[in-house]
Amino acid sequence: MPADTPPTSKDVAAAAGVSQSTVSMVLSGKWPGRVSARTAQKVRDTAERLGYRPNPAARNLRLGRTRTIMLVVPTITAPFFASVYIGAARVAAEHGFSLVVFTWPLELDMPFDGPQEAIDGMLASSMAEASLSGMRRPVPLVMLDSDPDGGAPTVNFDIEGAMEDLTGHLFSLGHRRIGHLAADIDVWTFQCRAAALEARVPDVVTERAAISITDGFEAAMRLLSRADRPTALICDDDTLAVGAHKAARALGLDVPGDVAITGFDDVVLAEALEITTVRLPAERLGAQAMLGLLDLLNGRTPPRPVLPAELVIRRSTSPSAALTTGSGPVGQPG
Amino acid sequence: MPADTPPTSKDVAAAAGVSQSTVSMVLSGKWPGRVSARTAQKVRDTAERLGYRPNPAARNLRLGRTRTIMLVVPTITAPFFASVYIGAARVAAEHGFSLVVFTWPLELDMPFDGPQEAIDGMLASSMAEASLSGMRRPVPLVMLDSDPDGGAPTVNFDIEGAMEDLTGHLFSLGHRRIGHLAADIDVWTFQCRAAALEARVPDVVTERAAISITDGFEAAMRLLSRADRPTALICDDDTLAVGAHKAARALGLDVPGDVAITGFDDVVLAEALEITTVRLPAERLGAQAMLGLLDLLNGRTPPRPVLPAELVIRRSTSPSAALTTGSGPVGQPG
DNA sequence: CTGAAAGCGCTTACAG
DNA sequence: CTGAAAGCGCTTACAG
Repeated sequence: MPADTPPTSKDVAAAAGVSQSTVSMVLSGKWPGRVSARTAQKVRDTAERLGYRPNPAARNLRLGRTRTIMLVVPTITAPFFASVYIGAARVAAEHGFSLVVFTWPLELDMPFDGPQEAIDGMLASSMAEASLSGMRRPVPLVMLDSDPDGGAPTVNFDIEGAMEDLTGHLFSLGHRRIGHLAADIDVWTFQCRAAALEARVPDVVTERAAISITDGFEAAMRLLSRADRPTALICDDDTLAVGAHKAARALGLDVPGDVAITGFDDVVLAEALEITTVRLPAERLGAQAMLGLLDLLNGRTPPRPVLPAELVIRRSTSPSAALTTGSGPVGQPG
Repeated sequence: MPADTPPTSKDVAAAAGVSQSTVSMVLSGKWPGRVSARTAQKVRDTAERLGYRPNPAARNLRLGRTRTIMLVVPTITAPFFASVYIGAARVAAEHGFSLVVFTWPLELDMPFDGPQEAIDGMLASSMAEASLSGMRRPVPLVMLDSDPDGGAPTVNFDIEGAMEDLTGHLFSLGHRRIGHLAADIDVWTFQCRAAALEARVPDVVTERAAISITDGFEAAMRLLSRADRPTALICDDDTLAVGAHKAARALGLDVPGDVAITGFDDVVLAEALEITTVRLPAERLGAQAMLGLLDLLNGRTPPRPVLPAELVIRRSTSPSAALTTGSGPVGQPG
């Protein structure tokens, strides 16, 4: 065996004095009943001694599968998607799969023409299923935080229920003029927030912003400069809520005295600024989606879970600072 | 060609009426001078029509390389490492490589026994080179934000220079009693901060904390409860700085009036809370490291760049609120 | 209980 | 200018 090239199963076979097929049988764990225990032990020892690792490319070629799953997310820099990754990667690892991330629309600004690596399945979060074109063939797919009517199995949050809780909370504090600081992205998850909110607050006033602190700031400035200034801002995302928070301060408005502010996600930023938010369990989302994909790969029909989203009440909607002009019941336990 | 299996180069060859080798030549772009332009066009059209994509496993096996790089980071949920990934992935894509992330120590709590996928090279950030054991063979490696004396080429930040700027800034505001809120992780990047700080402030008082808001809060409480309370806290990381900020508020101390606070990284949290920090260009770090790895793969010796780290002065050390007891020059332009 | 052989889908000398 | 053939390192029928 040459020293500068990794050992192959052939090398192990030669060193152990057995055939290549025996090595393969033993190391894949399918040997009992077909190879003697003594031979098996000898093979394992030899493999260990030589530092043998099966060549993944050869195995993939032979088996026609890779035990690799691709996770497609709009961006990995957002903590939300990083958590989705963690959840999915954990479940994948528990089942001997590995997970690669593909960010798209990539900050690189390149078209998604399908994975260049060989994958057995795909998870895609918070995007339109139709945008995943260019696959060389249909790949088992689970969509996360996406339109449940898209064809692929989905894992979603109970946005309806969360919006019910959120508006109920604000109503109980006496809020009646509510503004919606909406994400300026045309995907299902945000359409869903808007629909659920408008169903409960028909006269909601809406401003749109790209998901960044500065854009959130400017859109919130517009909302808070209106003659009929909203007393509460429901933001589609914690980042927007931070921008709104800044805007309120810039206008000399007290939070929550003059204006209440809420977000979505519950990223660390919301915790740091004590912003009331709807906690979306991103890690669970990733884990559930991977479980569903494993179902799919095993020929089973995955469930389409809808994960509960918890309202986390913090200082930015503190009951103690509730509007005194409100007519609803005030101070119900959070 | 069966309908439910992806087309192979054999299928393309048959459909185009040429040999498999001609297909390969044409699609790899090595055909000029060896295949007629007309044949080449025919092959390309046929491949397009059939939706042919080369099988990566077969190509990898044949070529013995994968054009895949693995990035090893302690965690992907920290925005810093997400940015490192973005920078490295961009350069990788520009050179036809793909980048897979491996988080380690994984939240999964599993040992790093080398990548299960086949990789051509590795980037590892903010960890000890020695901890990367278990590789089946030496893999081309570039270390990021790590000990430059570890053997592998490195890409680092100018922590020394940053600490010079930072302490200079605090001195100029009149600060003399300085506390160090240090990350409780024994890796080079934090040892480096401590050494650089102690060289400039020999009587610095240090408390350690795990990198989280709550742990930072508690360690800061200890620092700020001392009889000789520091007038400035240098935190190893923005997250710790946020904890320190909370602690100051909890103790009724004004920031920066009673205590100045600084961080490292310049994540969005620092911007939102207006915390003075040392901006570490994470994306550039990732990009430079990937360029170095490409050098390595091409047999060249990569440079070992040291990236400048910029002091970003914000409200948490605002000159206008500088200590009035200070003896140094106050209010130098930021 | 063990081995010889086929074949996964590529790329690249080699032959013509 | 084009094709037939070898071989990358596996796994799995198949034969004994």
